[in-house]
Amino acid sequence: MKLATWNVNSLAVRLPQLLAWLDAHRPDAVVLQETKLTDDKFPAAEIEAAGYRAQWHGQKTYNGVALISRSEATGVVKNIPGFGDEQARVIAGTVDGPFGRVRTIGAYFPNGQAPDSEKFAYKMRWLDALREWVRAELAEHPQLVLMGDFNIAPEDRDVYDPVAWAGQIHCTPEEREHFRQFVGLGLVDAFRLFEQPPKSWSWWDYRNLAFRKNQGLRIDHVLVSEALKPRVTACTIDKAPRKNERPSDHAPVVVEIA
DNA sequence: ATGACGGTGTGGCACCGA
Repeated sequence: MKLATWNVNSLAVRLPQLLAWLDAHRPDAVVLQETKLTDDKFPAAEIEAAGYRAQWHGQKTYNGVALISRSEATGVVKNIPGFGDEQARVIAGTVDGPFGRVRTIGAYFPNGQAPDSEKFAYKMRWLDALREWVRAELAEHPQLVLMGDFNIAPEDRDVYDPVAWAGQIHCTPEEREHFRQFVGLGLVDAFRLFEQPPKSWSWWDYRNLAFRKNQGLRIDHVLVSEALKPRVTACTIDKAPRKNERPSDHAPVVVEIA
């Protein structure tokens, strides 16, 4: 089965690209971040016409997440239970796979702005809450995938200029420690299960010709549970949509599980 | 180099993202 995560940076703008991508790749499920749509504006009809079911959790202007799947998702959860959050950042559901149902969690992690900011403190609280909820989800659903825009570059090799980015947002020791704690729950970074081209990024700034110069960060991730790890056959970043006219600044990350 | 680029909501720009 094929699963993917994609920060679309406005689903209103990127819907045609999403539909084309679904058509080309026929994934079993995709989680979206930064839909930037209130729930009444979600393009459910267009996505259903493409042969997919959808679950969504949106808000105005910022954030907004969705879970698109070929099978109907069950046990849908929006945001982190017990963590009061004004911001729509999490959607989870259970989807069909050839080896049983797979718990699929899509998340748009807070950016954090700067290490000394209130937004960074929120990011830390949010990460604590997500980790503890994912711990409980794993106990209930051994076949689990946590994917999304983590806004964390786990290691220096995930950063085009690690010297310039040292200690900066996405690269702080605190954020990287949080990433390791997710791994400590019994999850694995699917991308690093395989040999990958050096300088593999999932995000490139819109500015400074960053994509053309391949100056980016790997901040979008797919973490799979130990039960799924032996089944993972590939994990790739699809740079093709970043070459579209009016692209998202993020590329989809795709995992294949057999 | 604190700006660029792009999206949103607003209103002729400000804010935010990463």
